[in-house]
Amino acid sequence: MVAVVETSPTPRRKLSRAERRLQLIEATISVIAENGFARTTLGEVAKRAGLSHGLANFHFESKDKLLAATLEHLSDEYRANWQAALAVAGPHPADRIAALIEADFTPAICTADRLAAWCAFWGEAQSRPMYQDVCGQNDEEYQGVLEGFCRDLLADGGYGGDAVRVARVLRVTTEGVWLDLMTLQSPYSRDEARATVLAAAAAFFPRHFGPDGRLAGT
Amino acid sequence: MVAVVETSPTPRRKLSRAERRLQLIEATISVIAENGFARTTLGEVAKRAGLSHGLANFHFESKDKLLAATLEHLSDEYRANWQAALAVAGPHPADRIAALIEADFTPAICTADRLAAWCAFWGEAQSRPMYQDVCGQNDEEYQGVLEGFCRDLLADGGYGGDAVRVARVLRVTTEGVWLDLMTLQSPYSRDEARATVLAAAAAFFPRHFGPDGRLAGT
Amino acid sequence: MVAVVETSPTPRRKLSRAERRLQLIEATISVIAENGFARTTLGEVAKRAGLSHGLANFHFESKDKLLAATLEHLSDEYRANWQAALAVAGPHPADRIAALIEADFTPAICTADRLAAWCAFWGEAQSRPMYQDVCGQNDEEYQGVLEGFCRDLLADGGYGGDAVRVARVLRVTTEGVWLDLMTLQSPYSRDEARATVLAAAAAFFPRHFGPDGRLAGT
Amino acid sequence: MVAVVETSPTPRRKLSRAERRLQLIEATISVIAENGFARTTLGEVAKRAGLSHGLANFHFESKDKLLAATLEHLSDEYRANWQAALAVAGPHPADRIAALIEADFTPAICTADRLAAWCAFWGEAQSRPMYQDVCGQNDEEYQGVLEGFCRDLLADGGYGGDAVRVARVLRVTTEGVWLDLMTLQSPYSRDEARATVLAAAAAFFPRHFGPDGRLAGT
DNA sequence: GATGAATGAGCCTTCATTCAT
DNA sequence: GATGAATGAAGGCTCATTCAT
Repeated sequence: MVAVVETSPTPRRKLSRAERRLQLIEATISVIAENGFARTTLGEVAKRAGLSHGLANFHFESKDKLLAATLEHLSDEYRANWQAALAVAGPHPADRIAALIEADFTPAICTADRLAAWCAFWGEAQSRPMYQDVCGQNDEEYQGVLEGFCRDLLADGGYGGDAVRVARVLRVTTEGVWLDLMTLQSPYSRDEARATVLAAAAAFFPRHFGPDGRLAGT
Repeated sequence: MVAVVETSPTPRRKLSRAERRLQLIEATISVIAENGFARTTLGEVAKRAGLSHGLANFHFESKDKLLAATLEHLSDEYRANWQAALAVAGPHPADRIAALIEADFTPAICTADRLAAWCAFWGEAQSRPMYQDVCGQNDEEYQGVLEGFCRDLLADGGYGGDAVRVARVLRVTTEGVWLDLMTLQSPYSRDEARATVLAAAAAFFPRHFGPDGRLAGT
Repeated sequence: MVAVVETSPTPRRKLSRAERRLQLIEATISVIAENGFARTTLGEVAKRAGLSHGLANFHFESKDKLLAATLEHLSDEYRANWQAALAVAGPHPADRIAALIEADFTPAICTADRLAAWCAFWGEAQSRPMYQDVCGQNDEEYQGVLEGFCRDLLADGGYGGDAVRVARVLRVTTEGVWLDLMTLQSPYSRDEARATVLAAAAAFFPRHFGPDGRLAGT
Repeated sequence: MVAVVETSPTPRRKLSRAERRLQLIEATISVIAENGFARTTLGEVAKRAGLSHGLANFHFESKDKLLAATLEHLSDEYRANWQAALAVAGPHPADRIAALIEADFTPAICTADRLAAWCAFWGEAQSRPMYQDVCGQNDEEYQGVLEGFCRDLLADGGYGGDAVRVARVLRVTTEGVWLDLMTLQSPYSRDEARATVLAAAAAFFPRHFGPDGRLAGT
């Protein structure tokens, strides 16, 4: 997507700050996905973006700031995606839960590069405050919203059970299948991944979710 | 544990290869947990093991080999743990599933250090063949065993549903709550983590699992 | 002083070349004084001058040229200062020597910034031809003038001795107390510094200089 | 002096920590003298020592620490030199002052390299606390000792005057002629430099110092 | 076996300089 | 004139690896 810019005949072309930053962030995601966090270097990022390495430090002040900006980009993108999905979803809690699950497997979000980058950031989250600083609030917001829908649906006709745990299972199952897609030798398809999360939803909400997703007519 | 060795009457006693290797592996887990994968250095590992700088390369041929050995240690330990749990579990599929879940939260396995190390390895799994080489078989075996129990239990009186997906939900939910324990700012307790996995089991197998775990009398 | 320029009704008024150069030179003195020679960068100079990054290279061709111009400015300023002092001093050699000493401690010349910059240039003088190229002639002229006065005064009634060495002691004593003001943890005052040089003069010329400076009535 | 070590056929030869540190410090003095402070790099230091650049960071933790150690070496060496000179000097204050002056021009101390290094450190002293931290105490001790001798001598038969200022003139004159030796295009000889300081001593203590130094028979 | 000095590749970062706008 | 994006050389530092002792 950014390559269009780079195919211009003048390499020394100047772009706006925002464009260059985005270009470098996308390159960072790509390098993290391919090389892993530990072997992501500014040089590789710059090379992949077709830029000089000095530019990364010009637009971001340091490697850490670039990584934080990349994670922030991913987090904001993820949040915008599920919020957009909710905006067009039906009002019924089951519709909204279905929309959230579906959103997690949108092709634009559920890319091999982005999944790999997410996993890499998770792997480093333990030892760096960065992850919490950047994603903590968004993650909590997502969990809270999902909990609300689960609570409504459990009240409607669920088996009882704790909305917090139900929402947590749904959320971490999504993360878990993402991890599978990254770590398994022969991973299953994205459709199968979504079907797995929907199977969990169907177990908790059998009156609203069937094996193929949201049941109509409720 | 290392101090014991060092305070032994013969201060510079030559430890056996196996002992030294284990000592270094434990130190590696500790350093990965604290510093993350990207900032795990041989020097830090050696220092934490109370050994000299060059010794890590003496006992393992390279840093990569040390990391692989560490992962292998974790994987073998994990496998031995759930197999031991199965050995003393009852014959009913629900008992065996309960034993597998319980095993994942054994204090000896579900340590902060070990969880952090697992997450770090997952984060690098994408870009290094190491993870698959070392853990692939064990992971598949676990999934296969769990699938078998789920298939039996679904046949007994479950709601139908795909045993593969059910087993997968249970497995990735465990991984997911482990990730939560590592990445959340204020993580919940290990008991709550286990309860979350049991809530998933109860959703799939309501006749055999209640909110507090395995239902007696079946 | 620069702020005046910037707050002028026409904010982006084009300053003349000379004004911009002077603005950059003053900023350079300030940065050298604060950061030392080794950590004086064009970026810092430009920032302190309130100008854009690339402007220093526009007005001066290179960093070296800027530094040379800064040193030249200091040297010319110093020379103009003692020559102005001589212009209003009495005709007696003792008066002229007293005027030279006094000139070295004029508040306008003997500033913390300027002293620090001089010391920094001296420290680099050894390894760069710049210092000699810029200051050599002025320094020799000063030494020659001072030598002449000393020769006259020694002939008048001194203890004999070599005028060259006497003049040299007076000159390097000034430099030395300047260095003290820069390097001592709790430096003495500028008045004490001047009194120290006058003490040297009094030692060589006891009939013309007392502990408080030039003796009247000769 | 260290070159002897380097001419050994085995370059990978191991030396004790102290020897290597000294070797690197001597190389640092040499590079500072030749290139100036601003262009002294670890690479150049290592090259001059015939070692790899990584070794400098191994023995000293950083460039700053290496520079501080170098300054400390110079300062200790200087102090040891004048203290050794006092140890063999006569008891008369004039003898002791003469010994201090003479010590400052000992061939082993008054080397071109060492003088240049001193000047470079002075030039940076203003902007780094290092100089004060390392040399402050030694400098004060020297000044104090010299002041004591001057006080005694002034009491004996000097012209009156302030011992503090007299001692200061003698000390800074030495520093000043050192600076001259570094900064003048055609510097005078070391003998002329010493004679200049002795001329100052003769001015303050005409009964004890003549144009050629300490007068016998007092 | 064990130690730690030594090496050198590679990384992040700074910065003088260039140049399109 | 003026700005600031862009480049690339160079420096400090880390660290895996080797190896003499």
